[in-house]
Amino acid sequence: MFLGEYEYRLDQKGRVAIPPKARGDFSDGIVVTRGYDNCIVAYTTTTWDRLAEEYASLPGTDRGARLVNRLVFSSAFRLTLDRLGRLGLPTQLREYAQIDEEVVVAGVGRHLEIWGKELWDRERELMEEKASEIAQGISDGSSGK
Amino acid sequence: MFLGEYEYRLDQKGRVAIPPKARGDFSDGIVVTRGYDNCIVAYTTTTWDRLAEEYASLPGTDRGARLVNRLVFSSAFRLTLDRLGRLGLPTQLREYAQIDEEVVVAGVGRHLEIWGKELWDRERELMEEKASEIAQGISDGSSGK
DNA sequence: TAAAATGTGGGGACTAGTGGGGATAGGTGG
DNA sequence: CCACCTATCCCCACTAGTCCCCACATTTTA
Repeated sequence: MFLGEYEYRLDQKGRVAIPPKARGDFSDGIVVTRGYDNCIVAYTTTTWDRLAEEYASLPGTDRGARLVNRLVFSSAFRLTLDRLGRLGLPTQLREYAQIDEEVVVAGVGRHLEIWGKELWDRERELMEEKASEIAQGISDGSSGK
Repeated sequence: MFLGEYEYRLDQKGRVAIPPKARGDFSDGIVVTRGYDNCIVAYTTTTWDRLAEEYASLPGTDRGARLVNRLVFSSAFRLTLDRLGRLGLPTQLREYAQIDEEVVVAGVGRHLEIWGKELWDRERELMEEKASEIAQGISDGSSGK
């Protein structure tokens, strides 16, 4: 499970570090693609394969399904981390996420998200505004132990 | 079940002691995250896993669900206690809880809470003021849950 | 009172973050 | 078709922060 929030700096060659704890999960590759809300999403290869299967199984006769398929697969890149645990971001994705220099890498359970800092800060404000109403739907792990 | 209130001092390296009685529960890790009212919450790994499951099952197509997931998972850190039962607090959480040097660790049933002392004292005043009226809304354990 | 355990501080090894150099493959223009 | 340029990739180096270990002194417990 991916957790935590990490700030990094994109170097002059467009590379970003991946949090050390997460590197092991990407030892056999990493799949990055466009996520919702102008962020970049990174999956492990196994998670990606499962997702890809789901998408691919959508009916090709459906216009919406075709659109989703094109978007998902055409903007996905299967990459590897370099020996120091860094990832070279494809230009398309960097532009999509409006990443300049300051980068935030966030663990979101099943996947990682890569954000430009400005957008992340804005997103975090939204989170905090929503926090109270969000809270009401969630119990305190009270179902047992 | 976590009980009691303990005062500790954050050392120069940002570490805080965990009450000895609670250490056994965290032998296989501890998950700390942002709590309400500017405190830090610490869960056992099993309690956290149960919580995380609830969140992770929310639909990724819903904007609100995405906000929730980002807040919950990106604020959480899975850590371990060092051999002396101390915990290194991530900088983001320390700032969020406004922890300078004096720290209060409080047992709150299923989880621990970590507070900066100033905020804790203020919170305690509130507790005492509100205690009587709050109490009236709660029956004497007869309501289950 | 003696012994064990706990809170606090510090030192050293290691890892991680960042920057840069050189080789190579691909794309472009002549 | 060739030459040049560019972008990418792989390598290494330096610095700073982090983690782990140990030591001491005070407190708690038997």
